[in-house]
Amino acid sequence: MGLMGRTPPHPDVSQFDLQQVLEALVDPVRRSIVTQLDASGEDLACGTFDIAVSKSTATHHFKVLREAGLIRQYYVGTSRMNALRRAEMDEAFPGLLDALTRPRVSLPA
Amino acid sequence: MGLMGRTPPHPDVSQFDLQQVLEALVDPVRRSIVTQLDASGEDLACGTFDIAVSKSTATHHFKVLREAGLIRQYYVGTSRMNALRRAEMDEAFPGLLDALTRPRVSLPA
DNA sequence: ACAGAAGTACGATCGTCGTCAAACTTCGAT
DNA sequence: ATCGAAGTTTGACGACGATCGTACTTCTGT
Repeated sequence: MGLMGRTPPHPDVSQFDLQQVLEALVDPVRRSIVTQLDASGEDLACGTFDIAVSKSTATHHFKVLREAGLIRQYYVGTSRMNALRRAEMDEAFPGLLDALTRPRVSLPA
Repeated sequence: MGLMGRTPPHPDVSQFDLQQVLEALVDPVRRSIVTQLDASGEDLACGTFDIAVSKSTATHHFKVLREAGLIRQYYVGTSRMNALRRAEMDEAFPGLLDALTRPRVSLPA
């Protein structure tokens, strides 16, 4: 019954704020996290992401993403799982995640 | 034939960079400029925007937007006109400007 | 030619943010 | 019960960026 077992606070869709979401997504590391989540299609533990920062920095990034509403976090054992809140983001800001997770297409000549 | 008359450098669509575009759009003042341009549907002089910053700061913001490819700038007399590069942005990052300029819809109960 | 309007260029300041290391907590497995 | 794996917390540091005032440039109108 440790404190760690308690799920951290998550904002409701009605509280999503565009400014906050953009500030979360402007960082390349955080955008990479979102992209990896979107591509995998499943929930991922913090440690499984391919990001080149220390653990404490990673914790910080996940917190920013969670507080912006982009991910939902819950514990499984000692692992913290991360789920992309796709549907809710799409409801709040239609097309935004689509535009940001779509890989850049090479332009025709 | 003053130097001021020469148009400043504008990136080509093929050089648009998502990171740079996001860094440009994450600032509320700059996003407001883009929104006002999009809403008005016509080119606007720097001085006609409704932004609460000094002239020198405004110059800085327009420069960031131009270098990211979001606006095209040209002189008309002493006024610097700003045009939203809508089509080119849509080509490079489909749906992005749509998602950011669409006013937030109130959520149903 | 001169004054004013519209921006630009240049420093300087100041706050915020991404980063890390170190110490700590929690949980699972042995 | 102990150890290691997985994250968290805290504090510090460094870089970057938004802001401003001042001085400067360019063009327009008179």
